Amino acid sequence: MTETTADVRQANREARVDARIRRRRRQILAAATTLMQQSGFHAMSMQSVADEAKVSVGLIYQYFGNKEDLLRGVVVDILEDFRDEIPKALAEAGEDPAERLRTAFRACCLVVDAKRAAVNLTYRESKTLTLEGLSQIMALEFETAEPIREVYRAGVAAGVFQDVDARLIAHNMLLTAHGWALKHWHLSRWLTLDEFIDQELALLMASVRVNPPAAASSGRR
Amino acid sequence: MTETTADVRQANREARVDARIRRRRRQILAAATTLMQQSGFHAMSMQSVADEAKVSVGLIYQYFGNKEDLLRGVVVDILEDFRDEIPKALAEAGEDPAERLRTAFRACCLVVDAKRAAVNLTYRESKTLTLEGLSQIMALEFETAEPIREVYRAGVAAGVFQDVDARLIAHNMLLTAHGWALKHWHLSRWLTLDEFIDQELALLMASVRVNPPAAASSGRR
Amino acid sequence: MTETTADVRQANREARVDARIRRRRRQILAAATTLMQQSGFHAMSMQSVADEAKVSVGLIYQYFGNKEDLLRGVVVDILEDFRDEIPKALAEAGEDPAERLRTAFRACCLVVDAKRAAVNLTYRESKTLTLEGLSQIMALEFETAEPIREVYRAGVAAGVFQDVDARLIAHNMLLTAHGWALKHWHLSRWLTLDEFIDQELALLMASVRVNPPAAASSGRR
Amino acid sequence: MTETTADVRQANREARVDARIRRRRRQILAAATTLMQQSGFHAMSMQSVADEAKVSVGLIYQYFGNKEDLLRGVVVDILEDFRDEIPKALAEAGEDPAERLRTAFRACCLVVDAKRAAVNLTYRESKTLTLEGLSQIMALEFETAEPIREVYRAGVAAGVFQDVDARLIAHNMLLTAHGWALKHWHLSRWLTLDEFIDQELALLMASVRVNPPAAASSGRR
DNA sequence: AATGAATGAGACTTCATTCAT
DNA sequence: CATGAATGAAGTCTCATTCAT
Repeated sequence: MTETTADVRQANREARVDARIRRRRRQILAAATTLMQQSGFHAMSMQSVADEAKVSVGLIYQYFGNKEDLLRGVVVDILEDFRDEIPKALAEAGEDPAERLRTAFRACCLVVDAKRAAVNLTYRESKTLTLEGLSQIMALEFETAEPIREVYRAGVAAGVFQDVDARLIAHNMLLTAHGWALKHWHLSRWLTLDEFIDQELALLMASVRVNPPAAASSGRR
Repeated sequence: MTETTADVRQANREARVDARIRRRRRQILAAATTLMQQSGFHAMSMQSVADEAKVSVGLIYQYFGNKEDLLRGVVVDILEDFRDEIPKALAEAGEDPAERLRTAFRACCLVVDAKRAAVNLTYRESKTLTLEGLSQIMALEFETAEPIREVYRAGVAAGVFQDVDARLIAHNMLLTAHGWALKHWHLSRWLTLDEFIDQELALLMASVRVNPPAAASSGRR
Repeated sequence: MTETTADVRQANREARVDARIRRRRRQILAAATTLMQQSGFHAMSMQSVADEAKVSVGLIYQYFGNKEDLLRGVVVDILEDFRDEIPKALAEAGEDPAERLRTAFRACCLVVDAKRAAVNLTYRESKTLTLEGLSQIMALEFETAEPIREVYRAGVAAGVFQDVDARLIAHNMLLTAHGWALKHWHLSRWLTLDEFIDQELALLMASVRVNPPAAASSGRR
Repeated sequence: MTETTADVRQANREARVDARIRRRRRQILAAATTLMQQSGFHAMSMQSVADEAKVSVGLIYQYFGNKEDLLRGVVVDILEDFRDEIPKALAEAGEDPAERLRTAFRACCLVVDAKRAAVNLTYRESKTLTLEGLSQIMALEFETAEPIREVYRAGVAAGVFQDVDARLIAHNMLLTAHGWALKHWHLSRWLTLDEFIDQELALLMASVRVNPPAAASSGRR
């Protein structure tokens, strides 16, 4: 009996400890993300992170070994978000490969638009990381692209898409989506997000569709 | 008469002075470019630039007001290079719009490949600049894209390309070319530069060509 | 009556408490000693002491007011050890003053050799203490030398040793023994501990013996 | 002609530069020595050194790579002083080995007395150095002892001193002299420097002299 | 024109100490 | 009694920038 009680208490405490640890990490990462997006990794001082997160400098070092760890945390966080969004969108898409590809691209663009600063951050600061951090990043980027590659391969198998290397298609789609963040100052002058998505999708679908207007053209006659 | 002689001397001296100034600037910018490409703007110290350029730190401050000026100089230098390469390539291309578009893209990719580090640098460090520097950069990027836009518009006018916004097409082409530098660690694993160019060109042309395929055209006849 | 029972219980509890306190102190001091000998007072963090002693940082502060107290505890511990060793050795020595002096020196050297790191520690860190700690140390050192002084004085009284200030002799003997730790890197290259003791003893005895070669000199004639 | 003038100018400048460098090093080392003697290496902050030396922190780092370099500089400086003093004293001593040995010891003690704080510093902080610094120190200590060893060996060769290992004798003499600094709080309570030297010398000579009181003892009878 | 010695603010990081649990 | 999360002062070191020469 007492053992059970003790166990429960122990479990409770561990749960609370865990919760606090997670809360702290989130709190610090959020602050760091904000500051890095505003002015970059190097312009961000650990003191400013502490202030923004309303904790002490020392505490940051209990959750992140050093400043670079913080950067890695931020970038990984962002990339994990990205990685998870596309499958989520695809889960609600239908079966038609073309429709699924469009859905994937649209999802990408929406996430990019929602986190423009974050996307720019990953391009700016990824090279700041050490080799170890870098490979973690690359692995995450690879994972992110995987669902898109799958969709495309399915389309090729179904005879709907040209037999082009799915890796290249996925790369192009992601880069195009990122472009909305990377060159937002330019694109947003004459395109809304929806227009951007539609027009890019039109080009994309045109480039991968099999026999685009083969039957169509004959049908047109 | 004596005045004329003096004037000539004066002019000579000024020319020499000018030449030296230009030489110094080049010397310093070259050093800064090397170092920034190796390890980024923040990791580069003014002392290291001085050492690399074989001048004193003090001298750098006579040619560039401060460290950020140096960054702007480097980025502008790179972008000017880019801006000049595409017209050069187009000058030797024929008249056929499709051929000209292919030439433009190929030129972009070749330059990007030759200066991968420089391309990455511009993506990494552009945001480090102040507003003033930033708009100079944006103007240069805009100029760079102009010839491509021209080529595309010509193609549209000739009925060879779909009537899509030339600005978007140019943006896509440049971004795709930049992608070769931005994701080189990924792409180069399974593509040579030539394969990359060919495959991207195939997709590009498929997406913009009017009456894409054989059947259609024969059907029209 | 009940009071008596309560008193006994109380006494028992106090004893247990006392035992625990002593155990804790030993535990912590042992950890601190290890770490200080390895890398000095300043390089030792309270956290590392806690880890080594398998307790929490907070607990250390319940047994030692602050880090310097810990240092004092360690140094005092070491010096008390030293102080107790010489009387112990002398207790088993005979009555002959010369023999007793040799025994004392040999004991010193053996202890020094056994605790080389500790000896070095006291020389390194004694000055780190505040005045209060320092005088405690000095008192202990004085006590340590006392038995040697006694032995020497007895020898002088017995007409066996020169009438030199016993304090100086004791100082020399202790310093010589400490020398084995202080310059171990040098001495141990060409001397074993036994050789060191024998040779130093030869010199020592030669310097203090009355009529050293009485017979010898007469023999020479 | 002009070349000569230029050469002279150049040489002058170099000389001035050299002089400044030496002056700066001395200035900084002096400040560091003062502070270290007062309160030890760890208690000394680089800022306090800068303040004491009336220079900026940054400048210290142009003359000494890091704080430890400064420590090494200080300790080496002190030891070099020591190394040079004994030969200087011996140069003016006569030929008699016993007299020379006394002179050497007296010189040691005088230097130690003049630089008590410095001697204590070397004992306290030597272990703080890295291996490289440490071996430099050990080499210097070895050099310091060499003249004493020479004197002793000469005495042994002349049949004046007992045939004891000169290395041990030199070690003992130096350690004894250092003792005046290491235990000054104790010794100075009942001995002046001169008394200390005389009494230690008496013991020393008694321990190494061949046939110490040969004639004396027989004469006494 | 050119040098590079000198400055000093500011960055990252550590760690003794406290206190709520 | 015991824990260890949290604090924040203080330390070392770097580096953009200036200025006397």
